[in-house]
Amino acid sequence: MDNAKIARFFEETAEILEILGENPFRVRSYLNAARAVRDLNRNAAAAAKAGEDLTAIPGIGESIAAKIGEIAATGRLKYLEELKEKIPPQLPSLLRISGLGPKKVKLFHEKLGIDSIDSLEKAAREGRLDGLEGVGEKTVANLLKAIGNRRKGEGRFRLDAGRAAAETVIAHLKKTPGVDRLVAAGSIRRWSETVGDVDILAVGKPGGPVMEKFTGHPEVEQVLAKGQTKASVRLDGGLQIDLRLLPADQYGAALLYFTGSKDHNVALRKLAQEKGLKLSEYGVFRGKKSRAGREEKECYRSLGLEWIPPELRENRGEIEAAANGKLPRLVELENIRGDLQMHTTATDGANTIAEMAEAAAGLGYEYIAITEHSRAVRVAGGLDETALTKHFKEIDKVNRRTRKITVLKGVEVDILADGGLDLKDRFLAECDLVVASVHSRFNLPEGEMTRRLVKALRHPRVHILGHPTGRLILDREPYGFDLDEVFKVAREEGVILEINAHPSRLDLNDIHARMAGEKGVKLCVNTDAHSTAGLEMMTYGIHIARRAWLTGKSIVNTLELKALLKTLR
DNA sequence: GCCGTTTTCGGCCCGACTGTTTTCAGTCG
Ligand SMILES: Nc1nc2c(ncn2[C@H]2C[C@H](O)[C@@H](COP(=O)(O)OP(=O)(O)OP(=O)(O)O)O2)c(=O)[nH]1
Ligand SMILES: [Mg+2]
Ligand SMILES: [Mg+2]
Ligand SMILES: [Zn+2]
Repeated sequence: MDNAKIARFFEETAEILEILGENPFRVRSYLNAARAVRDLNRNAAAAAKAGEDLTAIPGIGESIAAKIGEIAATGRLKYLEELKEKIPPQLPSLLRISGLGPKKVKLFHEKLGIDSIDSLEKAAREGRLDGLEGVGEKTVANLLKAIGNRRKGEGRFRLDAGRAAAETVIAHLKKTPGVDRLVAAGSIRRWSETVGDVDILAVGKPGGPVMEKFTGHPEVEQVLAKGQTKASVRLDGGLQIDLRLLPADQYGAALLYFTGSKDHNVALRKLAQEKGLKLSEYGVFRGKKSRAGREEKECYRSLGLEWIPPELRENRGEIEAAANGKLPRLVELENIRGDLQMHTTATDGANTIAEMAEAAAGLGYEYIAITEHSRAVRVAGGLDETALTKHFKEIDKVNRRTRKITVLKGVEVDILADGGLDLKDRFLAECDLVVASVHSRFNLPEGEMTRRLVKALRHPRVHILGHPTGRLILDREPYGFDLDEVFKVAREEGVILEINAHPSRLDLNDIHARMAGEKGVKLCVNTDAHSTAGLEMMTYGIHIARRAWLTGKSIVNTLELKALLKTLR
Protein backbone atom coordinates (compact mmCIF):
# COMPACT_ATOMS: atom_id res chain seq x y z
CA MET A 1 0.00 0.00 0.00
CA ASP A 2 1.39 3.40 -0.89
CA ASN A 3 2.12 6.08 1.67
CA ALA A 4 -0.64 8.41 0.52
CA LYS A 5 -3.24 5.70 1.23
CA ILE A 6 -1.87 5.03 4.69
CA ALA A 7 -1.89 8.76 5.38
CA ARG A 8 -5.60 8.82 4.51
CA PHE A 9 -6.35 6.41 7.36
CA PHE A 10 -4.92 8.89 9.84
CA GLU A 11 -6.56 11.90 8.25
CA GLU A 12 -9.93 10.21 8.48
CA THR A 13 -9.21 9.31 12.07
CA ALA A 14 -8.38 12.93 12.84
CA GLU A 15 -11.60 14.21 11.28
CA ILE A 16 -13.78 11.89 13.32
CA LEU A 17 -11.91 12.57 16.55
CA GLU A 18 -12.35 16.27 15.93
CA ILE A 19 -16.10 15.94 15.51
CA LEU A 20 -16.29 13.79 18.61
CA GLY A 21 -14.73 16.68 20.51
CA GLU A 22 -11.41 15.02 21.25
CA ASN A 23 -8.37 16.93 22.49
CA PRO A 24 -7.27 19.08 19.53
CA PHE A 25 -3.62 18.25 20.14
CA ARG A 26 -4.37 14.59 19.86
CA VAL A 27 -6.17 15.33 16.60
CA ARG A 28 -3.11 17.19 15.42
CA SER A 29 -0.91 14.22 16.25
CA TYR A 30 -2.86 12.15 13.75
CA LEU A 31 -2.55 14.88 11.13
CA ASN A 32 1.18 15.22 11.77
CA ALA A 33 1.59 11.48 11.49
CA ALA A 34 -0.35 11.48 8.22
CA ARG A 35 2.02 14.06 6.85
CA ALA A 36 5.06 12.23 8.09
CA VAL A 37 3.92 9.10 6.28
CA ARG A 38 3.03 10.94 3.09
CA ASP A 39 6.43 12.63 2.97
CA LEU A 40 8.43 9.54 3.90
CA ASN A 41 11.23 8.72 1.47
CA ARG A 42 10.36 5.03 1.45
CA ASN A 43 7.26 2.89 1.62
CA ALA A 44 5.96 2.88 5.20
CA ALA A 45 4.12 -0.43 4.87
CA ALA A 46 7.19 -2.15 3.49
CA ALA A 47 9.33 -0.62 6.23
CA ALA A 48 6.90 -1.84 8.88
CA LYS A 49 6.87 -5.34 7.45
CA ALA A 50 10.66 -5.34 7.37
CA GLY A 51 10.62 -4.66 11.10
CA GLU A 52 11.92 -1.12 10.91
CA ASP A 53 11.39 0.99 14.03
CA LEU A 54 9.00 3.61 12.73
CA THR A 55 9.00 5.57 15.99
CA ALA A 56 12.34 6.97 14.83
CA ILE A 57 10.33 9.06 12.36
CA PRO A 58 9.41 12.44 13.89
CA GLY A 59 5.68 12.63 14.55
CA ILE A 60 5.27 8.88 14.81
CA GLY A 61 5.21 7.29 18.25
CA GLU A 62 4.33 3.90 19.72
CA SER A 63 0.62 4.14 19.05
CA ILE A 64 0.78 5.18 15.43
CA ALA A 65 3.72 2.92 14.60
CA ALA A 66 1.59 0.00 15.77
CA LYS A 67 -1.29 1.22 13.63
CA ILE A 68 0.93 1.41 10.55
CA GLY A 69 1.98 -2.15 11.29
CA GLU A 70 -1.65 -3.18 11.43
CA ILE A 71 -2.45 -1.45 8.15
CA ALA A 72 0.58 -3.04 6.47
CA ALA A 73 -0.42 -6.50 7.70
CA THR A 74 -4.19 -6.39 7.24
CA GLY A 75 -4.96 -3.43 4.99
CA ARG A 76 -7.33 -2.20 7.69
CA LEU A 77 -7.33 -0.12 10.86
CA LYS A 78 -9.64 -1.39 13.56
CA TYR A 79 -9.49 1.79 15.60
CA LEU A 80 -10.75 3.80 12.63
CA GLU A 81 -13.46 1.27 11.90
CA GLU A 82 -14.68 1.59 15.49
CA LEU A 83 -14.67 5.37 15.26
CA LYS A 84 -16.71 5.22 12.09
CA GLU A 85 -19.42 3.35 14.00
CA LYS A 86 -19.92 6.42 16.16
CA ILE A 87 -20.96 8.94 13.54
CA PRO A 88 -22.90 8.93 10.25
CA PRO A 89 -20.61 8.25 7.31
CA GLN A 90 -21.29 11.59 5.58
CA LEU A 91 -20.68 13.75 8.64
CA PRO A 92 -16.95 14.42 8.12
CA SER A 93 -17.70 15.81 4.66
CA LEU A 94 -19.45 18.73 6.37
CA LEU A 95 -16.03 19.89 7.57
CA ARG A 96 -15.25 20.79 3.98
CA ILE A 97 -17.92 23.49 3.96
CA SER A 98 -16.00 26.67 4.62
CA GLY A 99 -16.91 28.30 7.88
CA LEU A 100 -18.05 25.01 9.33
CA GLY A 101 -15.74 23.42 11.85
CA PRO A 102 -15.90 20.48 14.22
CA LYS A 103 -17.76 22.36 16.94
CA LYS A 104 -20.74 23.32 14.80
CA VAL A 105 -20.85 19.99 13.00
CA LYS A 106 -21.00 18.28 16.38
CA LEU A 107 -23.68 20.68 17.57
CA PHE A 108 -25.86 20.21 14.48
CA HIS A 109 -25.51 16.46 14.65
CA GLU A 110 -26.29 16.18 18.34
CA LYS A 111 -29.15 18.67 18.51
CA LEU A 112 -30.80 18.08 15.16
CA GLY A 113 -29.54 14.75 13.92
CA ILE A 114 -27.89 16.37 10.90
CA ASP A 115 -26.03 13.67 8.99
CA SER A 116 -25.30 15.08 5.53
CA ILE A 117 -25.02 18.27 3.51
CA ASP A 118 -28.59 17.77 2.26
CA SER A 119 -30.07 17.44 5.71
CA LEU A 120 -28.07 20.43 6.89
CA GLU A 121 -29.30 22.58 4.04
CA LYS A 122 -32.87 21.51 4.68
CA ALA A 123 -32.60 22.35 8.37
CA ALA A 124 -31.09 25.73 7.57
CA ARG A 125 -33.87 26.58 5.11
CA GLU A 126 -36.57 25.51 7.53
CA GLY A 127 -35.10 27.77 10.21
CA ARG A 128 -34.30 24.89 12.53
CA LEU A 129 -30.73 26.09 13.13
CA ASP A 130 -31.85 29.43 14.61
CA GLY A 131 -31.81 29.45 18.32
CA LEU A 132 -29.03 26.96 18.66
CA GLU A 133 -26.22 28.25 20.83
CA GLY A 134 -24.03 30.69 18.90
CA VAL A 135 -26.13 30.52 15.77
CA GLY A 136 -27.85 33.64 14.51
CA GLU A 137 -29.32 34.99 11.31
CA LYS A 138 -26.01 35.68 9.63
CA THR A 139 -24.53 32.35 10.53
CA VAL A 140 -27.38 30.61 8.73
CA ALA A 141 -27.19 32.90 5.69
CA ASN A 142 -23.42 32.39 5.40
CA LEU A 143 -23.85 28.68 5.82
CA LEU A 144 -26.35 28.46 2.99
CA LYS A 145 -24.00 30.41 0.74
CA ALA A 146 -21.11 28.15 1.67
CA ILE A 147 -23.19 25.08 0.92
CA GLY A 148 -24.01 26.56 -2.48
CA ASN A 149 -20.33 27.20 -3.13
CA ARG A 150 -19.47 23.68 -2.09
CA ARG A 151 -22.06 22.31 -4.53
CA LYS A 152 -20.68 24.40 -7.36
CA GLY A 153 -17.49 22.48 -6.80
CA GLU A 154 -14.97 24.41 -4.85
CA GLY A 155 -11.75 22.57 -4.74
CA ARG A 156 -8.15 22.82 -5.69
CA PHE A 157 -6.88 24.33 -8.92
CA ARG A 158 -3.90 23.57 -11.07
CA LEU A 159 -0.84 25.68 -10.40
CA ASP A 160 -0.92 27.31 -13.84
CA ALA A 161 -4.50 28.47 -13.26
CA GLY A 162 -3.52 29.83 -9.87
CA ARG A 163 -0.54 31.70 -11.27
CA ALA A 164 -2.66 33.24 -14.02
CA ALA A 165 -5.26 34.39 -11.51
CA ALA A 166 -2.56 35.85 -9.28
CA GLU A 167 -1.21 37.90 -12.18
CA THR A 168 -4.66 39.24 -12.97
CA VAL A 169 -5.32 40.31 -9.40
CA ILE A 170 -1.86 41.84 -9.00
CA ALA A 171 -2.34 43.83 -12.21
CA HIS A 172 -5.68 45.06 -10.87
CA LEU A 173 -4.14 46.26 -7.59
CA LYS A 174 -0.88 47.52 -9.00
CA LYS A 175 -1.48 51.22 -9.26
CA THR A 176 -3.47 51.60 -6.07
CA PRO A 177 -2.18 54.57 -4.04
CA GLY A 178 -0.26 53.48 -0.96
CA VAL A 179 0.69 50.08 -2.36
CA ASP A 180 4.45 49.75 -2.82
CA ARG A 181 4.70 46.12 -3.72
CA LEU A 182 2.56 43.09 -4.54
CA VAL A 183 3.71 39.50 -4.52
CA ALA A 184 2.08 36.11 -4.79
CA ALA A 185 2.76 34.01 -1.69
CA GLY A 186 1.38 30.74 -0.31
CA SER A 187 1.42 27.57 -2.37
CA ILE A 188 1.91 29.61 -5.54
CA ARG A 189 5.27 30.94 -4.40
CA ARG A 190 6.23 27.44 -3.26
CA TRP A 191 5.20 26.06 -6.66
CA SER A 192 2.89 23.36 -5.27
CA GLU A 193 1.36 21.30 -8.05
CA THR A 194 -2.12 22.44 -7.06
CA VAL A 195 -3.31 25.47 -5.15
CA GLY A 196 -6.29 25.76 -2.83
CA ASP A 197 -6.44 29.51 -3.26
CA VAL A 198 -4.34 32.49 -4.35
CA ASP A 199 -2.48 34.33 -1.59
CA ILE A 200 -1.26 37.83 -2.30
CA LEU A 201 0.85 40.00 -0.06
CA ALA A 202 0.56 43.75 -0.42
CA VAL A 203 3.13 46.07 1.08
CA GLY A 204 1.91 49.50 2.04
CA LYS A 205 0.37 51.71 4.63
CA PRO A 206 -2.31 49.88 6.58
CA GLY A 207 -5.75 51.34 6.14
CA GLY A 208 -5.19 52.46 2.55
CA PRO A 209 -7.66 52.03 -0.30
CA VAL A 210 -6.24 48.67 -1.42
CA MET A 211 -8.78 46.62 0.50
CA GLU A 212 -11.65 48.45 -1.19
CA LYS A 213 -10.05 48.08 -4.56
CA PHE A 214 -9.52 44.37 -3.92
CA THR A 215 -13.05 43.57 -2.88
CA GLY A 216 -14.33 45.76 -5.72
CA HIS A 217 -12.70 43.68 -8.47
CA PRO A 218 -15.32 43.02 -11.18
CA GLU A 219 -14.92 39.24 -10.94
CA VAL A 220 -15.58 39.14 -7.20
CA GLU A 221 -18.63 37.03 -6.56
CA GLN A 222 -18.56 37.17 -2.78
CA VAL A 223 -16.59 38.97 -0.11
CA LEU A 224 -15.76 36.35 2.48
CA ALA A 225 -13.99 38.60 4.96
CA LYS A 226 -12.63 42.11 5.09
CA GLY A 227 -10.61 43.70 7.87
CA GLN A 228 -7.75 46.13 8.45
CA THR A 229 -4.91 43.91 7.26
CA LYS A 230 -6.62 41.01 5.61
CA ALA A 231 -9.41 40.27 3.16
CA SER A 232 -10.71 37.24 1.29
CA VAL A 233 -12.92 37.04 -1.76
CA ARG A 234 -14.39 34.37 -3.93
CA LEU A 235 -14.23 34.96 -7.68
CA ASP A 236 -16.68 33.79 -10.31
CA GLY A 237 -15.58 30.26 -11.00
CA GLY A 238 -14.95 29.52 -7.35
CA LEU A 239 -11.32 30.53 -6.86
CA GLN A 240 -10.62 32.16 -3.51
CA ILE A 241 -8.14 35.02 -3.21
CA ASP A 242 -6.61 36.07 0.11
CA LEU A 243 -4.97 39.45 0.47
CA ARG A 244 -2.74 40.46 3.36
CA LEU A 245 -1.57 44.02 3.84
CA LEU A 246 1.52 44.88 5.92
CA PRO A 247 4.03 47.74 6.10
CA ALA A 248 7.44 47.63 4.41
CA ASP A 249 9.47 47.23 7.60
CA GLN A 250 7.66 43.95 8.22
CA TYR A 251 7.81 42.74 4.63
CA GLY A 252 10.22 39.87 5.31
CA ALA A 253 8.33 38.45 8.25
CA ALA A 254 5.04 38.90 6.41
CA LEU A 255 6.26 37.16 3.29
CA LEU A 256 7.76 34.39 5.38
CA TYR A 257 4.45 33.88 7.13
CA PHE A 258 2.30 34.10 4.02
CA THR A 259 4.54 31.83 1.94
CA GLY A 260 4.25 29.04 4.47
CA SER A 261 3.84 26.23 4.34
CA LYS A 262 1.84 26.03 7.52
CA ASP A 263 4.03 23.18 8.73
CA HIS A 264 7.15 25.15 7.92
CA ASN A 265 5.77 28.11 9.86
CA VAL A 266 4.87 26.02 12.87
CA ALA A 267 8.30 24.42 12.92
CA LEU A 268 10.04 27.81 12.65
CA ARG A 269 7.90 29.25 15.41
CA LYS A 270 8.72 26.33 17.64
CA LEU A 271 12.40 26.82 16.93
CA ALA A 272 12.02 30.50 17.80
CA GLN A 273 10.40 29.56 21.12
CA GLU A 274 13.27 27.26 21.93
CA LYS A 275 15.63 30.17 21.38
CA GLY A 276 13.60 32.43 23.63
CA LEU A 277 12.22 34.31 20.63
CA LYS A 278 8.81 34.75 19.06
CA LEU A 279 8.11 34.61 15.34
CA SER A 280 4.94 35.97 13.74
CA GLU A 281 4.06 37.80 10.53
CA TYR A 282 5.17 40.97 12.30
CA GLY A 283 8.75 39.94 12.92
CA VAL A 284 11.11 38.05 15.19
CA PHE A 285 10.89 39.33 18.73
CA ARG A 286 12.72 38.95 21.99
CA GLY A 287 10.16 40.16 24.49
CA LYS A 288 8.69 43.28 22.95
CA LYS A 289 11.85 44.10 21.03
CA SER A 290 11.94 43.39 17.31
CA ARG A 291 14.99 41.50 16.10
CA ALA A 292 14.16 41.08 12.42
CA GLY A 293 11.33 41.64 9.96
CA ARG A 294 12.29 43.70 6.93
CA GLU A 295 13.76 40.86 4.88
CA GLU A 296 13.17 37.12 4.94
CA LYS A 297 16.90 36.53 5.07
CA GLU A 298 17.18 38.54 8.23
CA CYS A 299 14.37 36.58 9.88
CA TYR A 300 15.99 33.27 9.05
CA ARG A 301 19.36 34.51 10.22
CA SER A 302 17.97 35.64 13.55
CA LEU A 303 16.83 32.05 14.04
CA GLY A 304 20.28 30.73 13.13
CA LEU A 305 19.24 29.58 9.67
CA GLU A 306 20.29 30.15 6.08
CA TRP A 307 17.61 31.59 3.81
CA ILE A 308 15.46 28.71 2.59
CA PRO A 309 14.15 28.70 -1.00
CA PRO A 310 10.33 28.75 -0.98
CA GLU A 311 10.11 25.44 -2.87
CA LEU A 312 11.70 23.68 0.11
CA ARG A 313 9.44 25.14 2.77
CA GLU A 314 7.36 22.05 3.46
CA ASN A 315 8.94 20.95 6.73
CA ARG A 316 10.63 18.05 5.01
CA GLY A 317 14.05 18.50 6.59
CA GLU A 318 14.87 21.94 5.22
CA ILE A 319 15.06 23.62 8.63
CA GLU A 320 17.65 21.20 9.93
CA ALA A 321 19.59 21.50 6.67
CA ALA A 322 19.50 25.30 6.89
CA ALA A 323 20.76 25.16 10.47
CA ASN A 324 23.73 23.05 9.40
CA GLY A 325 24.55 24.88 6.18
CA LYS A 326 23.48 21.77 4.26
CA LEU A 327 20.84 23.16 1.92
CA PRO A 328 21.27 21.81 -1.60
CA ARG A 329 22.22 24.07 -4.47
CA LEU A 330 18.99 23.70 -6.37
CA VAL A 331 18.81 23.41 -10.12
CA GLU A 332 17.76 26.57 -11.96
CA LEU A 333 16.06 27.22 -15.27
CA GLU A 334 19.30 28.78 -16.55
CA ASN A 335 21.05 25.42 -16.06
CA ILE A 336 18.83 23.72 -18.63
CA ARG A 337 20.45 23.22 -22.03
CA GLY A 338 17.75 21.34 -23.86
CA ASP A 339 14.35 19.74 -23.90
CA LEU A 340 14.02 16.03 -24.55
CA GLN A 341 10.36 15.46 -25.23
CA MET A 342 8.13 17.27 -27.73
CA HIS A 343 5.71 16.69 -30.59
CA THR A 344 5.17 18.39 -33.95
CA THR A 345 2.58 18.62 -36.70
CA ALA A 346 3.64 15.14 -37.80
CA THR A 347 1.47 13.86 -34.93
CA ASP A 348 -0.67 15.92 -32.58
CA GLY A 349 1.57 18.96 -32.25
CA ALA A 350 0.77 22.42 -33.61
CA ASN A 351 4.19 23.47 -34.93
CA THR A 352 6.76 22.07 -37.34
CA ILE A 353 10.21 20.74 -36.50
CA ALA A 354 11.79 23.95 -37.74
CA GLU A 355 9.44 26.10 -35.69
CA MET A 356 10.11 24.09 -32.54
CA ALA A 357 13.86 24.30 -33.16
CA GLU A 358 13.70 28.02 -33.73
CA ALA A 359 11.68 28.61 -30.56
CA ALA A 360 14.00 26.39 -28.51
CA ALA A 361 17.02 28.24 -29.83
CA GLY A 362 15.29 31.42 -28.73
CA LEU A 363 15.16 29.99 -25.20
CA GLY A 364 18.93 29.56 -25.36
CA TYR A 365 18.93 25.78 -25.68
CA GLU A 366 21.77 23.78 -27.28
CA TYR A 367 19.59 20.86 -28.26
CA ILE A 368 16.11 19.42 -28.38
CA ALA A 369 14.72 16.00 -29.15
CA ILE A 370 11.66 15.55 -31.34
CA THR A 371 9.79 12.59 -29.88
CA GLU A 372 6.63 11.72 -31.80
CA HIS A 373 4.18 9.13 -30.56
CA SER A 374 4.36 5.62 -31.95
CA ARG A 375 1.52 3.98 -33.83
CA ALA A 376 -0.34 2.46 -30.86
CA VAL A 377 -1.23 5.96 -29.70
CA ARG A 378 -3.91 6.28 -32.33
CA VAL A 379 -5.66 9.34 -30.92
CA ALA A 380 -2.44 11.33 -31.27
CA GLY A 381 -1.76 10.11 -34.79
CA GLY A 382 1.20 7.96 -33.73
CA LEU A 383 3.70 7.01 -36.42
CA ASP A 384 5.13 3.67 -37.56
CA GLU A 385 8.76 2.94 -38.43
CA THR A 386 8.41 4.03 -42.06
CA ALA A 387 6.79 7.34 -41.21
CA LEU A 388 9.30 7.98 -38.43
CA THR A 389 12.23 7.25 -40.77
CA LYS A 390 10.82 9.79 -43.17
CA HIS A 391 10.33 12.21 -40.32
CA PHE A 392 13.99 11.79 -39.34
CA LYS A 393 14.97 12.92 -42.85
CA GLU A 394 13.08 16.13 -42.13
CA ILE A 395 15.02 16.52 -38.92
CA ASP A 396 18.25 16.11 -40.90
CA LYS A 397 17.14 18.93 -43.16
CA VAL A 398 16.48 21.23 -40.23
CA ASN A 399 19.84 20.37 -38.72
CA ARG A 400 21.55 21.23 -41.99
CA ARG A 401 19.83 24.59 -42.13
CA THR A 402 20.58 25.77 -38.61
CA ARG A 403 23.72 26.04 -36.53
CA LYS A 404 21.98 27.46 -33.51
CA ILE A 405 20.68 24.21 -32.14
CA THR A 406 20.93 20.45 -32.59
CA VAL A 407 17.74 18.52 -33.14
CA LEU A 408 17.95 14.94 -31.90
CA LYS A 409 15.99 12.17 -33.58
CA GLY A 410 13.83 10.82 -30.83
CA VAL A 411 10.62 8.93 -30.36
CA GLU A 412 8.11 8.46 -27.56
CA VAL A 413 7.52 4.79 -27.99
CA ASP A 414 4.43 3.32 -26.39
CA ILE A 415 4.90 0.66 -23.75
CA LEU A 416 2.41 -2.06 -24.68
CA ALA A 417 0.35 -3.93 -22.13
CA ASP A 418 2.92 -6.74 -21.84
CA GLY A 419 5.84 -4.34 -21.43
CA GLY A 420 6.97 -4.78 -25.02
CA LEU A 421 7.63 -1.70 -27.12
CA ASP A 422 5.51 -0.49 -30.01
CA LEU A 423 8.44 -0.20 -32.46
CA LYS A 424 11.00 -2.69 -33.77
CA ASP A 425 14.34 -2.91 -31.99
CA ARG A 426 16.16 -2.33 -35.25
CA PHE A 427 14.39 0.97 -35.68
CA LEU A 428 14.90 2.02 -32.06
CA ALA A 429 18.63 1.37 -32.46
CA GLU A 430 18.74 4.12 -35.07
CA CYS A 431 17.18 6.77 -32.82
CA ASP A 432 19.28 9.27 -30.90
CA LEU A 433 16.82 9.16 -28.06
CA VAL A 434 14.10 6.73 -27.01
CA VAL A 435 11.49 7.85 -24.50
CA ALA A 436 9.21 5.01 -23.46
CA SER A 437 5.87 5.69 -21.84
CA VAL A 438 2.52 4.16 -21.00
CA HIS A 439 -0.61 5.55 -22.70
CA SER A 440 -3.18 2.79 -22.28
CA ARG A 441 -4.31 -0.05 -20.02
CA PHE A 442 -3.75 1.99 -16.89
CA ASN A 443 -5.68 -0.32 -14.62
CA LEU A 444 -3.55 -3.44 -14.69
CA PRO A 445 -3.03 -5.07 -11.30
CA GLU A 446 -0.09 -3.56 -9.45
CA GLY A 447 2.21 -6.54 -9.92
CA GLU A 448 1.51 -6.72 -13.63
CA MET A 449 2.06 -2.99 -14.07
CA THR A 450 5.38 -3.23 -12.24
CA ARG A 451 6.49 -6.10 -14.50
CA ARG A 452 5.35 -4.12 -17.53
CA LEU A 453 7.44 -1.09 -16.57
CA VAL A 454 10.44 -3.16 -15.51
CA LYS A 455 10.44 -4.97 -18.82
CA ALA A 456 10.49 -1.66 -20.67
CA LEU A 457 13.26 -0.35 -18.42
CA ARG A 458 15.32 -3.47 -19.15
CA HIS A 459 14.98 -2.92 -22.90
CA PRO A 460 18.49 -2.01 -24.10
CA ARG A 461 17.30 0.85 -26.34
CA VAL A 462 15.24 2.78 -23.80
CA HIS A 463 16.84 5.96 -22.46
CA ILE A 464 14.02 7.70 -20.65
CA LEU A 465 10.82 6.58 -18.92
CA GLY A 466 8.29 9.30 -19.80
CA HIS A 467 5.67 10.59 -17.35
CA PRO A 468 6.37 7.57 -15.12
CA THR A 469 3.13 7.39 -13.10
CA GLY A 470 0.65 8.54 -15.75
CA ARG A 471 -1.28 10.74 -13.39
CA LEU A 472 -3.16 13.78 -14.64
CA ILE A 473 -3.45 16.40 -11.96
CA LEU A 474 -6.98 16.64 -10.51
CA ASP A 475 -8.11 14.29 -13.24
CA ARG A 476 -6.56 10.84 -13.25
CA GLU A 477 -4.87 8.95 -10.45
CA PRO A 478 -1.40 7.49 -11.03
CA TYR A 479 -1.48 3.88 -12.10
CA GLY A 480 -0.46 1.54 -9.33
CA PHE A 481 2.95 -0.08 -9.37
CA ASP A 482 5.93 -0.70 -7.12
CA LEU A 483 7.80 2.60 -7.25
CA ASP A 484 10.80 1.36 -5.26
CA GLU A 485 11.26 -1.48 -7.71
CA VAL A 486 11.08 0.85 -10.70
CA PHE A 487 13.64 3.18 -9.13
CA LYS A 488 15.93 0.26 -8.43
CA VAL A 489 15.75 -1.08 -11.97
CA ALA A 490 16.08 2.40 -13.50
CA ARG A 491 19.28 2.84 -11.58
CA GLU A 492 20.61 -0.58 -12.56
CA GLU A 493 19.82 -0.01 -16.22
CA GLY A 494 20.84 3.64 -16.28
CA VAL A 495 17.40 4.66 -17.46
CA ILE A 496 16.53 8.30 -16.89
CA LEU A 497 13.21 9.12 -15.23
CA GLU A 498 11.30 12.06 -16.57
CA ILE A 499 9.89 14.96 -14.64
CA ASN A 500 7.23 15.92 -17.16
CA ALA A 501 6.95 19.68 -16.87
CA HIS A 502 3.45 20.13 -18.22
CA PRO A 503 1.26 21.63 -15.46
CA SER A 504 -1.34 18.93 -16.03
CA ARG A 505 1.22 16.19 -15.34
CA LEU A 506 4.22 17.21 -13.21
CA ASP A 507 5.15 13.54 -13.25
CA LEU A 508 7.27 12.42 -11.43
CA ASN A 509 5.96 14.63 -8.64
CA ASP A 510 8.14 16.35 -6.05
CA ILE A 511 8.13 13.59 -3.46
CA HIS A 512 8.83 10.81 -5.94
CA ALA A 513 11.49 12.76 -7.80
CA ARG A 514 13.23 13.35 -4.50
CA MET A 515 13.12 9.65 -3.69
CA ALA A 516 14.56 8.87 -7.11
CA GLY A 517 17.31 11.44 -6.71
CA GLU A 518 18.24 10.06 -3.29
CA LYS A 519 18.54 6.61 -4.81
CA GLY A 520 20.97 7.88 -7.42
CA VAL A 521 18.55 7.63 -10.31
CA LYS A 522 19.16 10.14 -13.11
CA LEU A 523 16.33 12.47 -14.05
CA CYS A 524 15.48 14.89 -16.81
CA VAL A 525 12.93 17.68 -17.07
CA ASN A 526 10.97 17.74 -20.34
CA THR A 527 8.04 19.85 -21.44
CA ASP A 528 6.31 17.32 -23.69
CA ALA A 529 5.47 20.45 -25.71
CA HIS A 530 2.81 20.22 -28.39
CA SER A 531 3.52 23.77 -29.60
CA THR A 532 6.26 26.38 -29.38
CA ALA A 533 4.45 27.98 -26.44
CA GLY A 534 4.54 24.61 -24.70
CA LEU A 535 8.31 24.82 -24.46
CA GLU A 536 7.89 27.55 -21.89
CA MET A 537 6.36 25.10 -19.41
CA MET A 538 9.93 24.09 -18.52
CA THR A 539 9.80 26.41 -15.53
CA TYR A 540 7.07 24.30 -13.91
CA GLY A 541 9.20 21.18 -14.19
CA ILE A 542 12.26 22.95 -12.87
CA HIS A 543 10.37 24.10 -9.82
CA ILE A 544 9.15 20.57 -9.19
CA ALA A 545 12.78 19.46 -9.41
CA ARG A 546 13.64 22.14 -6.88
CA ARG A 547 10.84 20.94 -4.61
CA ALA A 548 12.51 17.53 -4.96
CA TRP A 549 15.76 18.98 -3.59
CA LEU A 550 17.53 18.25 -6.87
CA THR A 551 20.74 19.90 -8.01
CA GLY A 552 21.81 20.20 -11.63
CA LYS A 553 23.95 17.11 -11.17
CA SER A 554 21.12 14.62 -11.23
CA ILE A 555 19.37 16.24 -14.20
CA VAL A 556 20.77 15.16 -17.54
CA ASN A 557 19.43 18.00 -19.63
CA THR A 558 21.73 20.36 -17.78
CA LEU A 559 24.58 18.61 -19.61
CA GLU A 560 26.28 19.93 -22.69
CA LEU A 561 25.29 18.07 -25.84
CA LYS A 562 28.45 15.99 -25.99
CA ALA A 563 28.16 14.88 -22.39
CA LEU A 564 24.47 14.18 -22.86
CA LEU A 565 25.10 11.94 -25.86
CA LYS A 566 27.75 10.09 -23.91
CA THR A 567 25.31 9.55 -21.05
CA LEU A 568 22.67 8.31 -23.47
CA ARG A 569 25.10 5.82 -24.98
C1' DG B 1 -0.74 11.30 20.53
C1' DC B 2 3.97 13.07 20.55
C1' DC B 3 7.94 14.82 22.72
C1' DG B 4 12.14 16.18 25.91
C1' DT B 5 21.00 19.31 26.61
C1' DT B 6 16.44 23.25 31.33
C1' DT B 7 10.87 18.56 31.49
C1' DT B 8 8.83 11.55 31.37
C1' DC B 9 4.32 15.64 32.76
C1' DG B 10 2.49 19.19 30.69
C1' DG B 11 3.08 21.60 27.20
C1' DC B 12 1.76 21.63 21.95
C1' DC B 13 2.47 28.64 16.65
C1' DC B 14 0.50 32.92 16.59
C1' DG B 15 -2.75 36.12 14.96
C1' DA B 16 -7.10 38.15 12.02
C1' DC B 17 -11.92 38.27 11.26
C1' DT B 18 -16.80 37.23 12.28
C1' DG B 19 -20.91 36.74 14.85
C1' DT B 20 -23.09 36.82 18.86
C1' DT B 21 -21.35 37.73 22.57
C1' DT B 22 -20.94 41.58 27.38
C1' DT B 23 -15.68 39.25 27.20
C1' DC B 24 -15.10 35.43 23.57
C1' DA B 25 -15.53 31.04 20.83
C1' DG B 26 -15.07 29.30 16.39
C1' DT B 27 -12.86 29.19 12.19
C1' DC B 28 -9.43 30.25 9.23
C1' DG B 29 -4.77 32.01 7.38
N1 LIG C 1 1.62 30.24 11.35
C1 LIG C 1 0.63 29.79 10.59
N2 LIG C 1 0.59 30.12 9.30
C2 LIG C 1 -0.41 29.64 8.56
C3 LIG C 1 -1.41 28.80 9.06
N3 LIG C 1 -2.26 28.49 8.06
C4 LIG C 1 -1.79 29.12 6.99
N4 LIG C 1 -0.68 29.81 7.26
C5 LIG C 1 0.15 30.60 6.34
C6 LIG C 1 1.07 29.67 5.58
C7 LIG C 1 0.34 29.44 4.32
O1 LIG C 1 1.19 29.07 3.25
C8 LIG C 1 -0.29 30.78 4.09
C9 LIG C 1 -1.46 30.75 3.16
O2 LIG C 1 -2.42 29.87 3.69
P1 LIG C 1 -3.23 28.87 2.76
O3 LIG C 1 -4.28 28.25 3.60
O4 LIG C 1 -3.68 29.59 1.55
O5 LIG C 1 -2.20 27.72 2.44
P2 LIG C 1 -1.26 27.47 1.19
O6 LIG C 1 -1.28 28.62 0.26
O7 LIG C 1 0.06 27.10 1.73
O8 LIG C 1 -1.87 26.18 0.50
P3 LIG C 1 -3.18 26.12 -0.39
O9 LIG C 1 -2.71 25.72 -1.74
O10 LIG C 1 -3.81 27.45 -0.40
O11 LIG C 1 -4.01 25.07 0.21
O12 LIG C 1 -0.66 31.23 5.39
C10 LIG C 1 -1.35 28.44 10.43
O13 LIG C 1 -2.18 27.68 10.97
N5 LIG C 1 -0.31 28.97 11.15
MG1 LIG D 1 -3.05 29.34 -0.39
MG1 LIG E 1 -5.03 31.38 1.64
ZN1 LIG F 1 3.23 10.65 -23.57
